[in-house]
Amino acid sequence: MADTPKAPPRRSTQGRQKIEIKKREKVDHRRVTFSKRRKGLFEKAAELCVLCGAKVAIVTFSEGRKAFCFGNHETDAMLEGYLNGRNLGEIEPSGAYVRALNESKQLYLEASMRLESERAKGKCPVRLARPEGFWWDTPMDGLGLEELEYYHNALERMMQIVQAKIEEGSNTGPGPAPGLGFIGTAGEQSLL
Amino acid sequence: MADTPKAPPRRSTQGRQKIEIKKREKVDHRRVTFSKRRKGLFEKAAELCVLCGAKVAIVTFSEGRKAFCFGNHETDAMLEGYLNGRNLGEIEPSGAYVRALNESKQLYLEASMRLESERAKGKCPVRLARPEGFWWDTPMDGLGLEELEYYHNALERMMQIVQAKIEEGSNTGPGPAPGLGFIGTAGEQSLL
DNA sequence: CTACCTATCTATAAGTG
DNA sequence: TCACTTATAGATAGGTA
Repeated sequence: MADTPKAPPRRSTQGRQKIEIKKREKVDHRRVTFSKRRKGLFEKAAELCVLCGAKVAIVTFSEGRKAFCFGNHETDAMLEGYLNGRNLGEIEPSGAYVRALNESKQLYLEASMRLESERAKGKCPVRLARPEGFWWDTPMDGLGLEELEYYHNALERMMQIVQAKIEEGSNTGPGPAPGLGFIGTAGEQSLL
Repeated sequence: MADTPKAPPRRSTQGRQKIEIKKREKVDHRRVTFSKRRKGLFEKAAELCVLCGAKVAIVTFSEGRKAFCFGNHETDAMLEGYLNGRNLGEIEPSGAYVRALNESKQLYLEASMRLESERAKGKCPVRLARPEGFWWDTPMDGLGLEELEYYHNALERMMQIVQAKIEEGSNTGPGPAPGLGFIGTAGEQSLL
């Protein structure tokens, strides 16, 4: 059918389009998609943590060599525990500080959602800043080799978890790992 | 409106329900949700990898202390590069083996989707087995030390292979990497 | 735990600022 | 780069097997 003589109801957008799951041709599209989907991925991960009491750690590297990490203190605590050769069978919440973290987690999400609905009504000029060390979502500039190394060390320790689990029950654990403060030190460099 | 005297169109389900993002009360729900959402998370991650040429690594620990990992060869290769203090500026695809991996990635996803649509039509009795070493999505049962060892060994072996490839540099050329089938060997242990 | 089904809920591709 | 909008594609809660 040809277009009608009447006003073509030119929609402001065509809405979400279906795309093939293959590398996006245009660099620009790749970047936008990475941005959006990384955000979505981290949010899903956050929900998974809260809904199921799970621990999740994610590291992504964009094509542009920027790294982003997701995790929470629980994860860090867990890693730290392994690192120090303790709590090898202790992934479950193991203390007051963990409980406290669970609470902030909950509070963060609640606040986040409250904020969102407020903003939807155009009432809230404020924006949620960095959730005070709860989620890490820290871009690491590819030029900062030290940070990358730091990151890599963190990941490597994660692999040690597997090793630790294997040795679990008969071993006090390997060396203490210095500086497990992990990523979020100064953070906040503007990337790209 | 009350139901009509006619046949109540008793819907088989109520469809997706909205849930609050807070820890699910019932253990059972937590487990089911973890299962479903972890799967969803990994799928999103896979799509992010393919669409944007990104590298993603995820580690999750369920409440029940089972760990699941997600990653791809590119990620590992990248990490391996850092590990050895080389390729520090070389996150970009750096050789034939990376290209080959990108291709298998693409092929896997295509096959996966093809399969899915076939299954949707009830025509395909086959099921995609372990994707032949591309994605690792291997649960590590805390009780199955052997499996843990197997997993760990596979990871280690894989890293060695990648390392070898990196060192080879210009050696064998674009041939299909011989050892790159890392995990998929026996795999498939029934978990839980 | 896994897979499937359905009805919904949610994420997101494009476009715009 | 991020934020907002719209229309639609995709994810998933609850239920069943």
